[in-house]
Amino acid sequence: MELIAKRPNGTKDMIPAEAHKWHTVEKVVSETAECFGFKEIRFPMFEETGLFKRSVGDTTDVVQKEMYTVSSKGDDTFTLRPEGTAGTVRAVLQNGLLNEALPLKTYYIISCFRHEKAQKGRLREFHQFGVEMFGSKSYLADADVIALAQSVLLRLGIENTVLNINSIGCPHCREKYQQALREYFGKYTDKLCGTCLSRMEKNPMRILDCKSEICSDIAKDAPVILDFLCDECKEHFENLKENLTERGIAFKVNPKIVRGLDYYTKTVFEFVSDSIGAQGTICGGGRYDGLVEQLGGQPTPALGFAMGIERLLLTMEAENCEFNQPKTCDIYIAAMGKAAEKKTVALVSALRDEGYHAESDVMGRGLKAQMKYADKMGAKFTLVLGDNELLSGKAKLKNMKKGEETEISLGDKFIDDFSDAMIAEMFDVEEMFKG
RNA sequence: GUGGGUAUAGCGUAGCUGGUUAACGCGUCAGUUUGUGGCACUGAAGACCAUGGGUUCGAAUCCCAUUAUCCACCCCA
Repeated sequence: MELIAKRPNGTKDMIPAEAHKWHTVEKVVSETAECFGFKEIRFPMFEETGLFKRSVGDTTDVVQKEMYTVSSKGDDTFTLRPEGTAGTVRAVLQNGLLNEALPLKTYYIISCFRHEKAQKGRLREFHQFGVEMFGSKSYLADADVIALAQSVLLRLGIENTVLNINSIGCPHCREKYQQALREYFGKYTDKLCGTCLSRMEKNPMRILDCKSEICSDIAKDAPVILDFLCDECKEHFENLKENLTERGIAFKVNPKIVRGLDYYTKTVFEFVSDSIGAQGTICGGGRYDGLVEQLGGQPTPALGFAMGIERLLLTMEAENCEFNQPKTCDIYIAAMGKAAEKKTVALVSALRDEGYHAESDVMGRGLKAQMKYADKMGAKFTLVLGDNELLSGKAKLKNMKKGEETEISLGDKFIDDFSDAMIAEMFDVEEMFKG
């Protein structure tokens, strides 16, 4: 078939047959966040381009080469959000939310856009579940946020992940560290790759992350940030580790993890899965104590994380996690003839008003084909209406799983009778699970 | 942006040492007599074999280009 348009590169359709998977994740994720006291926030899909430049960082890949920037009719340029933190902070400040009781705890489920080359677990339009907490500089906040992330993963049924944590210090210790890095890497200017050379001045920490053989070889013996932390940062990190241990949360200190977004300070962490290919980071986050002030607010410590929903789904599929099953049809009413058709429409309508999932034919099919359809839809009950039923005012309600039929009144008692049948059905399912 | 793999009906595949109407499974639809689904059987619809060039008497099959997609690098969720 020759289509006139195809799905853009790096995007995915969510088809009805997969909706229940997304619903499962969205439900678990938001319920867990609410258990921890986080409330949902929504904000625009696009923002002024400057917001991302200033928060995510001018030198980052995300800003330099991955943003979808569009110009509107005026002179302003807007950018499709590549992540959720910047928009959240902007919205929090613009609505004065930091003037209310602290900590402020928000969560979101959003789509994000980055112009990257697509591969497994990496899309141009992808979805994130993220949380942000404002107002606390305590390690307890870090531990709580990490505990939330872990709790979400466990409730989704994801068990095989590793939690990596690190501290990248505050601006004070970072400056000393970056100086040390420049001195160290300065000895190898003739060997480092081009991108790393350009990183030297602006952000030498990112050289540590370079996967080029030569650079990573040199980076092996580079100074480690943890040796340069100031007393406050060191204490914060030690307290966090202790608190995580007390909570029974296993972690690995990994001095190599350096988040690629400039706003992070002190704690950074990620949960990694090894079952979904190269893009195994399913959750990444950390503290960003300077960002609120940088965007024009009062100095306010803050932190958060984001999870890639597509990556969560990949992991859940890889680990054979269970999804909530979609709701199926409660009752299908098959009609034969014009008179029955009228009655059918009336009954279906009444059932729907009571909240039942009721269906009837819209294809002009014969009885047999209607029954086949009802079966395929997974209808729990069927009811056949013809002249006989209309005359007697009674019909046979068929339980499709068992094949049993019970008589049901088509009069005023219809809804009550059907409710009883549904309750019996539910009760029966429970019995089956017990057995 | 850089590599490598793959492109055949809605989905999954066969056919790929070139040769009549491109096959199979699943799915869809209809039927197997009279008012009842699941099973079985029968039949139907559905593919310009990704696109454009070439080689050849002849190309789904060989060659080149383009595009799409997948995996990996990079980066990140």
